[in-house]
Amino acid sequence: MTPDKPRLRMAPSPTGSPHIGNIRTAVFDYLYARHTGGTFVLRIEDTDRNRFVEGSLEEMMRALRWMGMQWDEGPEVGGPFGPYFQSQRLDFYHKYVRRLIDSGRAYYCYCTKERLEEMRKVQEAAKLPPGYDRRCRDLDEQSRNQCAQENPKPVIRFAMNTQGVTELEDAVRGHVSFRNDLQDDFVIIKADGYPTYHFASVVDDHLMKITHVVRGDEWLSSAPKHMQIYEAFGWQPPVWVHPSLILDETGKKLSKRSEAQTRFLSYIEDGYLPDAMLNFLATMGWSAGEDRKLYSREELIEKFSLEGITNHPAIFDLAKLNDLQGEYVRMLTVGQLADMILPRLQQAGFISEPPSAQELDYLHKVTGLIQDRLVLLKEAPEMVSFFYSDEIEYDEKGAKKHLAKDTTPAILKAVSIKLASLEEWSLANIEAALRGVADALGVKAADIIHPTRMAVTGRTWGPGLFELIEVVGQSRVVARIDCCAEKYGH
RNA sequence: GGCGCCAUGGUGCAUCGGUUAGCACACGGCUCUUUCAAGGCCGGGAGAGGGGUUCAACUCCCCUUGGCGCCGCCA
Repeated sequence: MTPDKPRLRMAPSPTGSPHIGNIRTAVFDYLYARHTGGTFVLRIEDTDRNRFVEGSLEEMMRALRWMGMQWDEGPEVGGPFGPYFQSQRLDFYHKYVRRLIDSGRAYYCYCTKERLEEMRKVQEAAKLPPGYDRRCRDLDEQSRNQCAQENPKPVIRFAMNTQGVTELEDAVRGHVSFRNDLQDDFVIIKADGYPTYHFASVVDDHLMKITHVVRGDEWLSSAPKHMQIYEAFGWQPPVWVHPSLILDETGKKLSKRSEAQTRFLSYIEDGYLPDAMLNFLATMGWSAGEDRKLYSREELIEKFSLEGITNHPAIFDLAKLNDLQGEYVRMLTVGQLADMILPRLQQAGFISEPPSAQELDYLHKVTGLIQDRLVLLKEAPEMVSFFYSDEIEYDEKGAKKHLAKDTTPAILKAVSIKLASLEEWSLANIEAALRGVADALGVKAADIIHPTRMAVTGRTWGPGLFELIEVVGQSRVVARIDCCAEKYGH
C-alpha cells in the first residue's frame, strides 16, 4: 500500500455490456495510475437491483483484461479496501448516513412517487426548475411520526446548502461554479435501503482513498452534490477529472441506439488488436501535445498526463480506428499474426485442431502474403479461403472481364501446360513461365495474369499472383487452371 | 425551460499573443505494380459571428449563435 501515490478507480455498474465510453474512461484511469506508479482499482456499483444484467460484470472484466488493463484491486484480485461490490458495503452507507442525519445534513422523506410525479408535472407546466420541494426537510416530530405511518418505507435525502455557490476545480475544466439555490435535495438512500450513486460513490471513494475521480462530462452537473457531501463529512474531495464525451457519428452521446458502434465486445470479436484500440482510445480526447499517430503502450504510460486531456467532445471515427488497426497488423511478425488468425481459420475448418507442423508451416506462408491487406482478424478466413479450398467460386464481374473471352481457354491451357512442366517450383520459375507464355502467345503479361488469377483464386484482387501460385502448389494450381479452362471452353 | 460544459478543415489532434495555421485519418489525383492493399508524391479543405484588451489575437475577456450534457427512489 502506497498512500501517497494516486489511486484511481473505474466504477462500472453491471447494467449492460461495456461500451466504448466506459473503456475510454478506464484507459485514462489506467494510464494515469501506471504513469504515476499509483493504483488502479475496479469497483462495482451494483446498487440498482432492478437494472442488474447477468454477465455484464464478466464482460467488463474481460474487456479490461483484453485491453491489458488489469486492475490492482477489485473483483477476483481483492485488496485492502474491500469489499469491492457496493451491494456488499451497505453497512458502511448506513453508518455514514446516520452521521448525516444526526448533523442535520440528511433527512427522511416520506413523499410518495405519485406526489413527486405530480409535483414535477406542476413544475414543468409552470416552467419552473424541477426538483424536490423539500416538504419533508423540516418536519417536526409529530408530523414525521404521522408521515412514517403513511409511508413506512421512506427514502433519505441530502439537505443541500441553499445559499451561495458550490465551487470545484476540475483538472480539465478548471474552475467550475454552481448556484446552490438551484440545487436539489437528492435521494441518497432509496426505499429499499440501497444507496444511490451520489452517496455510495462518495463514501467509497473516500473509504478507498481514491485521489482522482475520472468520469465522463455527463457527471459534471452532479459534481456539486458530491462536493457538498464531502463538505458535510469534512472529507477531502478527490481531484476531479471530467473528460468530454465520445459522440457518435451524428454528434450525440454514444448510447444503445448506436449499439453497433458502442458495444465494446464487438471490437474484440471483429479482431481488433488491443494495442491498436489502446492507441486509438488514448488519443481520442487526449494528446501528448505533438503531431504523432502511433504510441506504444509504454510510450502512452510515459507521456500520459491530465493536462493533455482535451476539453471538447470527440466524434468516434471508425475509419481512424481501422487505419491504426492496419498499422498494428503490419507491425506484427508473421508468426504473431499467424497465431492470431489460427483460431479463426480452425473455426472455418481450414486447419485442424491441433494443427500439424505442415499446416503451421503453410499458415505462415499464407499469412505472409495477406499481412499487408488484412485489417480485421475476422476478415482472415474469407481472405485466405482459396489457399485452403479448391472449390473456386468465380467472382461474377471478374469472370466477365477476364474469363469470358474466346481466347481464354487457349491461354489457360497454355499456362497450365507450362506450369505443369516446371521441374523446380520456385517463384522465379513461375514468373518466368507466365511471362514466357505471354511472349509465346504474343500478348501482354496482364492478359495472362488476370485470367490465371481468376482461375486460381476466383477473384480479381489479392496477393501477388506469382507468390500465391507458389504457395498454393503446383498440382493444385494446375488442376484449378484446367478446371477453369474446361468451364469456359464451350 | 433551468443549469453546466464546449467551439481550429468532413473527422481526431497540434499551435497555449507574433507561424505561409502544422500533423494524421478520410477524400481527389499521380506514381509503383499483374490485381487489391501497403508505400511514395501532389492537391482541395479550418480558426462560428460580433464586440473588446493589445503594437499584435485562433490563442485573453464579454455577448450572440450553435453543439452536447444534466435536471430519476438510473448510474
